[in-house]
Amino acid sequence: MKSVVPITAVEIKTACSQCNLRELCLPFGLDPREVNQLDELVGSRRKIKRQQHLYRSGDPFEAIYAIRAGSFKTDVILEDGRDQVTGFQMTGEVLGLDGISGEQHSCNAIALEDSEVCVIPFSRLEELSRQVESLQHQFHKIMSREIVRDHGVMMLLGSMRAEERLAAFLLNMSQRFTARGFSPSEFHLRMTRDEIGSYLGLKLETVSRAFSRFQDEGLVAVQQKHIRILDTPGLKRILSHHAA
Amino acid sequence: MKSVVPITAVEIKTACSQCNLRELCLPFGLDPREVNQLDELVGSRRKIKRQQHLYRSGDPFEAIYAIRAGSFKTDVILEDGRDQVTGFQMTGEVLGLDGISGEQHSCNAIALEDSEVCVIPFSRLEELSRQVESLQHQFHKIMSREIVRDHGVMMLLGSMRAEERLAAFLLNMSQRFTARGFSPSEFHLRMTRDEIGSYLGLKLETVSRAFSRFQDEGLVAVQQKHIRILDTPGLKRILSHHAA
DNA sequence: GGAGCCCTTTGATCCACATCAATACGATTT
DNA sequence: AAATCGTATTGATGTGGATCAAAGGGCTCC
Repeated sequence: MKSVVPITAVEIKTACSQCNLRELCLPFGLDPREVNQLDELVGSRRKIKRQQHLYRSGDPFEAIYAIRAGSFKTDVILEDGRDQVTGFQMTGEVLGLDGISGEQHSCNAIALEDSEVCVIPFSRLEELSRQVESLQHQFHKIMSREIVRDHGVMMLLGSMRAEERLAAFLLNMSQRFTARGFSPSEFHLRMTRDEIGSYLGLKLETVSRAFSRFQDEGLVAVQQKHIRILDTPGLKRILSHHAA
Repeated sequence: MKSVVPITAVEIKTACSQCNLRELCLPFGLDPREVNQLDELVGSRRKIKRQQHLYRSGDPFEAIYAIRAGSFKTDVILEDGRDQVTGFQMTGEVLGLDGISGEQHSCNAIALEDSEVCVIPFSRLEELSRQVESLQHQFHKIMSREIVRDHGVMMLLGSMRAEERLAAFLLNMSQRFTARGFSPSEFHLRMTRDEIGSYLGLKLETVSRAFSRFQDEGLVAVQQKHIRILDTPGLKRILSHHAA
């Protein structure tokens, strides 16, 4: 039985059961009672300032994180200094799954803007997901989705040309903003050209030139980080217009 | 002398509890009683001939597969015909995790040689892993390992040059053969130059040339698909020898 | 509100890998 | 043992994106 103990307003507002991201996040598919159980599990929240690390490669793995506000990038860094951005994460998405396998994180997670995450202690998540079938299943889906996403990135990096990569990136961003209730056609990128380039396996100059060419062709209006997509079918055409 | 209980020799030989791959596979970390429970779950086995599909993109997702013998590649194919090999899998490794998220497979799994897999019905795996903590945890580790592996491939595709990619590939293969009790320095590749190239984001000619250059430099002895690694530190040096 | 700095854009040149092409090799079939 | 076919090697040439370089914008932080 749960207590009658007074709960502060802040706690109520930040619980999964009250969170408007729950359709995108771990609670998806749970019934109200189950979401309440999840509420108890999500112990604390953490604010991360822009450019700060949520975790670093090598940090002991204890929790996964659900993004409540803001956005992140993850990257891997080689000894020789080369780095590769492995993903950009938005609200409702889960960070830290890389850490499960080796009991320590294997990449860095860095806030692209001032952000806030829900801390989900992993051993407790495993415990609860042994009891709550729908939670277990949703968690497995989230991990699997990450694998599928990664395969898409491999396809992009392994067999697309620069403009195709950028078109795919923009369409993906658009789709994710849409899922969060924002405009599909107008958004603000939180990452730099250099970070986009790293993610897409291109140099920042190449990214910039591709943006300019898209602009010249009337596909998008680019003003620094502010993007307006003017011709979604046109962007899709770039993706499929490949002479195999 | 065989058991008094009438169990066929085939069944005994193919159960997890008797399988010499169990340290590499799903049973890792389970105690004997728990492995027996897993035995019951792994209902059937399936033989797949060389070049045949274990599953195709779009197939309904019902099970994951543990490789008992042989090897596979997975690939994704775009509408325009371009394809990308997303991985090569060896004995003890698990296939099909991509299917969980969308309830259907999102890539193709094709046998590189005559192979055999254990069929693990997914809903029963979820059920059992709700009861067996160590199984749950091992399964999560396997999924996470796949994510980490994918990040490594992204690094490779996004920021390495051709020879670095091939060196990384060879070292990875060597390490995986070693883990299976084979020679670290001498092995037989089951995939073609074209498949290696697709995986590494290179054309087959580039792969072939890189092999030749490694041979000229005395790093490996290449005879078609038979590889002998002569200078492992040398290969590692190629990987780190990058002027950042 | 101004100084400084980071980020972005654009141009000129270079180079690693792709592409095109021909030959050689090896396994399988007959 | 010859014929066939998929696979691999090697050479010549082309090109997309990297690199080098410079200038222009727009934040951020005093």
